[in-house]
Amino acid sequence: MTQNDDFDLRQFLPYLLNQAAEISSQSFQRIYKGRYGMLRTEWRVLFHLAIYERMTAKDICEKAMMHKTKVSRAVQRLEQRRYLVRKPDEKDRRHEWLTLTTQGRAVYEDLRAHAQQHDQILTNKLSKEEIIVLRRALDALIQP
Amino acid sequence: MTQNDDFDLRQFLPYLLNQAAEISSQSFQRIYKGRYGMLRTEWRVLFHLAIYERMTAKDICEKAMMHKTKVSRAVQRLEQRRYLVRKPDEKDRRHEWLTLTTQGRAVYEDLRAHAQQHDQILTNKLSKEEIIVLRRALDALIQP
DNA sequence: TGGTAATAGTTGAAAATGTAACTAACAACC
DNA sequence: GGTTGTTAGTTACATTTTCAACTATTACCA
Repeated sequence: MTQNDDFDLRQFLPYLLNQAAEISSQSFQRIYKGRYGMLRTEWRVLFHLAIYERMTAKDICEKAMMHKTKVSRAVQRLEQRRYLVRKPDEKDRRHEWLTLTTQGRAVYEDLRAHAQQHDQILTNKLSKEEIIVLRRALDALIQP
Repeated sequence: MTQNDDFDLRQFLPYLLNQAAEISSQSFQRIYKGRYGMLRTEWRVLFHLAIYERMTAKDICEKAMMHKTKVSRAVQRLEQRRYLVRKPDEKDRRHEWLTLTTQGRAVYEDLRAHAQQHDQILTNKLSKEEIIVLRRALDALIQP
């Protein structure tokens, strides 16, 4: 098993980004999955609702860049657990406004604390300058 | 839908990394899926075999940080398409040595050209310095 | 040597995701 | 006002992934 080719997989950005993303998510996943049996889609929706207070599923799709079926299913499960409630828009009943319950907000607060702690561990592996450049570079890649 | 909380999701590294990873993989996915009907797991195994010439499934698991069932199934499908062959180790018949066929190597060459082109498009969005720091930072995050 | 443990890899069932077709509500145009 | 088009969100089905149990082979060690 000796390297043979001049192409370096570890320089290929989609590959590198994926590994970094997966590894950096793992320990946080243990938290939300272990404590609340949640999925990645679910904590994302939860966090968005906590941060933006009141959104439709469509809003979440756009902000989180998630497909509407993913959001739809995450909302269903969060509703079942009483972490959020839906309220149809009076003027346009195609829209549903989503807001967290007290319980949902409590779960968020708990997870947020862990997220921040987790982020701290990750950023400790990097210098201040690296962090700034990393965030800027990732943002540039995300922009269309 | 107005921001309410002091926690900034877009600063949370696992989230940011995931979005960057997903978006940056999309256009390459269209290539390997469109031209060869391949999955992410499959091009990864293919690339590893092209680069390292001769590996066992276990080797691939470690290098690519993929679970053994993913690798097992990817190998099965690549074998069905005659992109690789298996040869059991003489001395320890639990191991199987995997190598690409001529056809598999041709597919790799084609995909590699696209990968490099794709990588070029991505890195064009960044300055030289950003690319260097980005790669270094991602490597640091991947290290255990 | 024989019995237990460890390793490489596979398989089956359950869970999650992706895709496309669907419903319900509204808009726009004639 | 009725037809057609659009939009928000859901559902059904196929594809993938995950998890745990499994087979086959080798290693360890009394």
